[in-house]
Amino acid sequence: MSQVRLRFSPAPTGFLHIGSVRTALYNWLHARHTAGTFILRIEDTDIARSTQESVDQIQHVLRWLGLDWDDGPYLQSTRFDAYLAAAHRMVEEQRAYECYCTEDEVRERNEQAMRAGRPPGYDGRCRHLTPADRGARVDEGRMPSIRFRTPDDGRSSFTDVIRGEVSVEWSTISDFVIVRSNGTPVFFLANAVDDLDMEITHVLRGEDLIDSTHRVLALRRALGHDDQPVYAHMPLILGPGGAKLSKRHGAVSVEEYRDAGFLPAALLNYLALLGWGTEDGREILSLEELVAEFELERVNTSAATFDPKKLEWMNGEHIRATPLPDLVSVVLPFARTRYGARLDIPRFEAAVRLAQLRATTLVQIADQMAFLFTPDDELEIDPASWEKLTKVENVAAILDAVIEFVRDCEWSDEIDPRPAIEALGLKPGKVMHVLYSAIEGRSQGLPLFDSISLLRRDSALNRLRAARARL
RNA sequence: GCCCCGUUCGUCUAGCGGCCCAGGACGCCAGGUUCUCAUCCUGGUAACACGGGUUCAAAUCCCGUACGGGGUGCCA
Repeated sequence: MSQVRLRFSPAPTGFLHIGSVRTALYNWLHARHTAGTFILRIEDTDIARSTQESVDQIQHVLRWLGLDWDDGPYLQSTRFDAYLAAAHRMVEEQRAYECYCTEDEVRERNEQAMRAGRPPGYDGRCRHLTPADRGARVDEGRMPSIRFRTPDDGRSSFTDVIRGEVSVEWSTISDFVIVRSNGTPVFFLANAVDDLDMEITHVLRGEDLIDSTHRVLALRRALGHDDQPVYAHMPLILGPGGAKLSKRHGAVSVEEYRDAGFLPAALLNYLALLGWGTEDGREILSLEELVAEFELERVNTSAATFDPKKLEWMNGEHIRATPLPDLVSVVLPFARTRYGARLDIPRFEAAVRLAQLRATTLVQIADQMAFLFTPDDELEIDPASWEKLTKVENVAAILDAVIEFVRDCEWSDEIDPRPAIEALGLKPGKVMHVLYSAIEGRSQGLPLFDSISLLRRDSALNRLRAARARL
């Protein structure tokens, strides 16, 4: 059994799209599942569009997610020599040739062909230039690109693990550029050379790259390698309505989900299920369980629509499954930015436990317990809740009775003021929202009895009295 | 235009010829538990794109059509 080697090879041209994250995840899962090697390779051959910021960000995000790599990151921009050497070898062997057509000329001809109803594609006019022809073009000031000579007939085919045989007529694929006229290599070339040099055994990537596979395979053959890595083209992730997933559908970058209070485990769990499922139908899976269960052969063929609602539900499930100490430490940063200096760790932990059961994001947890750390005189009662409060019959009497109760009762972990309300001949259930509003600032939230206890007597009384005075 | 890939409830999916008048999950709706909200529990809603084959038997195999997506770049 040869070692399994996979790579995640993003282009550093912006933030890491959620679809790319799933590609990274599947590669990582398969590497871990097979005890193989996971390599990070940055495909920055397009120097103009690549940024160092993006290179850093990719690594940062992968680390946050827990998708660690065994090798790399390799930057293709540092390996141009290898790609160029391969290209020149192909020129010598007449598998590629120098093309003196400019980018504009080629585009213009393509547009013409389209208008005339003919298929676009390079017409091969530089295929058979003589040394004299080339000299003449150089004299015109033209710089050559290098084009790969694609076969003129026959078919190209490869076996895709999740789709089976994929093949295409070579006649529909025209000669393509592998080295730009500015001397830099193009994706196809760098990709083929690197996969060979890094001895990549499995290539998992998006379905959008399925057609490019034939070209990369042709380059490999031209480089003397008839063997093929295992290919698996995974379905694309779509936005609501089946359109391309983009910003207008909400968050598409990992950072946005992180800042909205999503756990890496939940995000990865959800992404794993977009295009793949376990045999037994289990859906809530830890990263370790995903590694154990993941099978390439079970990946789906059809595109999946991203559903933020299900992600949120799943995040809630993961929040509930997180051990309290761990949850406390991940909620902490959110709490710090909201009510930083006022934090009181023991109460904070107690409150996280209460909120753990009822939140779907870490932000919600922090928000729900914020009232505990707000100074009494800064607590604002939300207008709708206040209005609801004022409409309650006997609200003044209720508050008076509860104030007296809280003042005199024996203190414990749960202060249940219902007896005070019942003593007035009222049903507590109907008017409890009054107390929620006075204590927590809105008519619903963390359980009241625990909250009063956590707040402590003085603070609870301050708030109840403030509400009473405001009536 | 041409080429490639795809099509099961609103959404994610199970299903790889009989176990399926299609199962699970999210969502939604209705009940129940509860100090509010939420969690949780119970029940309900809802799908094999269409048309031809093949077969004793098709969601599953084959061929068309429709629809969707991708490619057709000196982007990746």
